[in-house]
Amino acid sequence: MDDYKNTKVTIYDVASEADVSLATVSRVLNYPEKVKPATRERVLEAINKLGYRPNTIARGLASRKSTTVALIVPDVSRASVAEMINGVIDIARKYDYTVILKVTNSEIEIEDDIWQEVFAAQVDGIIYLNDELQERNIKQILETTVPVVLCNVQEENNLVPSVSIDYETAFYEATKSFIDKGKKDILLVATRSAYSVNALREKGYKKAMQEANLEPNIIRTSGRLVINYPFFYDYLKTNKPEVAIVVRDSIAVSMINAACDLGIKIPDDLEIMGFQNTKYSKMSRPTLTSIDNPIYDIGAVSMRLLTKFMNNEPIDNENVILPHNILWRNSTK
Amino acid sequence: MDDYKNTKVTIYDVASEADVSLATVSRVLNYPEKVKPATRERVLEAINKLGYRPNTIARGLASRKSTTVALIVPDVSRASVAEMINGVIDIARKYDYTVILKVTNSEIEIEDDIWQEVFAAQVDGIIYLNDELQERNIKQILETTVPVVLCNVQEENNLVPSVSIDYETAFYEATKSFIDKGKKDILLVATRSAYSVNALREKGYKKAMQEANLEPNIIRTSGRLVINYPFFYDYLKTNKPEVAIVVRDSIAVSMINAACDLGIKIPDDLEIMGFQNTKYSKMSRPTLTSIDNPIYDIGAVSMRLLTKFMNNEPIDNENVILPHNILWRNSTK
DNA sequence: TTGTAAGCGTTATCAG
DNA sequence: CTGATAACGCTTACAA
Repeated sequence: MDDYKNTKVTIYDVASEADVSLATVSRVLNYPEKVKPATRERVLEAINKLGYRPNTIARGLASRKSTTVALIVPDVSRASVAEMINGVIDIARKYDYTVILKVTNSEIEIEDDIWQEVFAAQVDGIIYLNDELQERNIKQILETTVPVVLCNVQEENNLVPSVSIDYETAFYEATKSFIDKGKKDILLVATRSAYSVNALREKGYKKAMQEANLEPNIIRTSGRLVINYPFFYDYLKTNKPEVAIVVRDSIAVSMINAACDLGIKIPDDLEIMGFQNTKYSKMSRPTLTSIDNPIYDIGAVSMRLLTKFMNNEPIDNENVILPHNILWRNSTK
Repeated sequence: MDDYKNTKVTIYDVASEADVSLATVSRVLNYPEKVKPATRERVLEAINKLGYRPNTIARGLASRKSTTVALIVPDVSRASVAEMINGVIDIARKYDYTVILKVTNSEIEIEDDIWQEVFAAQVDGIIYLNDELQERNIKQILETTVPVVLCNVQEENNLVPSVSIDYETAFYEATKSFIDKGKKDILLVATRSAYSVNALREKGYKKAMQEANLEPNIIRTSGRLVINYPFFYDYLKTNKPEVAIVVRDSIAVSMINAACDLGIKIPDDLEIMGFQNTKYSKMSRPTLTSIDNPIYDIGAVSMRLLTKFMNNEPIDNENVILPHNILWRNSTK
């Protein structure tokens, strides 16, 4: 292939080079079986020779499909989010979709703008990755004609296609595993927002506690590192739970650090369990027990599901649940 | 604004609603000053009433500008990469650019494809974020007619616009700071690839060592967590450096953990310094001394620089150097 | 200040 | 199996 890379060659150039009409060139690109092998060869050669690449934009306009999906996330620097993005992008590449990345910074106005933008951009589908789904988001999504897949969240009534783990069961099981070991004073450390996934996590936790006639005890913290450490440091000065189940690994590590700095022995005085088995859990000392879930796969499967919607493939299950399991490490006994 | 959101309204609809020609509608969108306030008002109302949003694709085709940039990264799950992406995206939003995210997974064939794809997609600019820039990449970039900004890397001869810190000086200073404290056995822990940024880091380190008549000692490891820990565990069993300067925080944390598990006291027996001051450095125990650089800003400034190229604004400095400084924490004395 | 009309580079519907 | 030709929804001369 010669290096015509930067001199925009159009479908006309290819057509005249191959001595066919532009329609034929378009056909070999989109329906190769509809053109005679001999001419197909000729066209392919011309394409190769000229280094032709169809203009994605023109193609999008004419076909009314952009082969583009929007990936809407709250913040890419969260370890779990980043890993899911990797999953989404890998599969998107496999199916030849371009992905537009939009980050909301969890700000409502930005998010509203983003929804407008992605519609204007004619995206063929949307992956909404956000474990803090709110009422207004659901409404937004339900109004939409473009297919949307929720990634890492589940809408309570399964009104929207989604891929996630079974949060309620995961936290139920985690809590129960400590109860079965005879623990009574089990704390759930959640984040501020009491929406969707958080609600499910709390539900699972409470269920296990109530079944054992234990008093649920939930505290909420911010997701921010600089806030968490002092928060836990203060909290642990006066509170001595036996067990803490924490909704995010990074937050759990802050708690470990605060505890250690206070001379609280982990896991002897306090057992800590994190969630999502990110890099942090392996890097902390003691290593962090964590509820493992297939983060990369959650992203990947979301994107795969979305392709099915975009291509009108049959879909057997709109709400995919992926497996989870507890990885016991040194922050627990 | 009524909720016409999903019934595609075109510029024609607005035109007839406002009783003007489509050209006028287009003008109020692109050159509002060129249309009489009264009619402008009328058009704006119509736009509002119908909930019109110009079709980005059609606009792109007609104007031959996509207001889209490609952000090419090796892997989004690296903490520093993720933070830079945040920077890029925030500024892109500010200047109304859409960003397409492409990840190479550091695989050459994927990367080649990606370059083709982004040209076909008619992107207006490219941010290439990769601290392992190679010869072939530079060649690729130099051939390109679309503006490219290197993010977090510098091309040796400053042939390509870039935003980064002064790697050589940073590592020179870091090394020297230990030499000044009387240390002699100072190890540099680099990654495998000996390209660009790595070369600069090693250069700075070597310069400081040689000025002090000390023998440089460089080891190279992979970037992968599962590999690093055993690697360091083995290494530290037989080698006892006084100081280790490590090119990535996450790798430094693995080293800290291996050392601790071997009973090596940090910082008394071994001082460790990381690089980039990511979340890891605050979360590790002991906390990690690190060369701080403005990761978010590197992304943000890259994107800003790119907008200047795309809009033909005057550019005073094509190779922006951002400041760095050493944050001393508990992994050093 | 506004309207007319010619593209932009494809896809898709017809005939042939 | 192939070729004309009309969209696709907008921007942008050029005219009025």
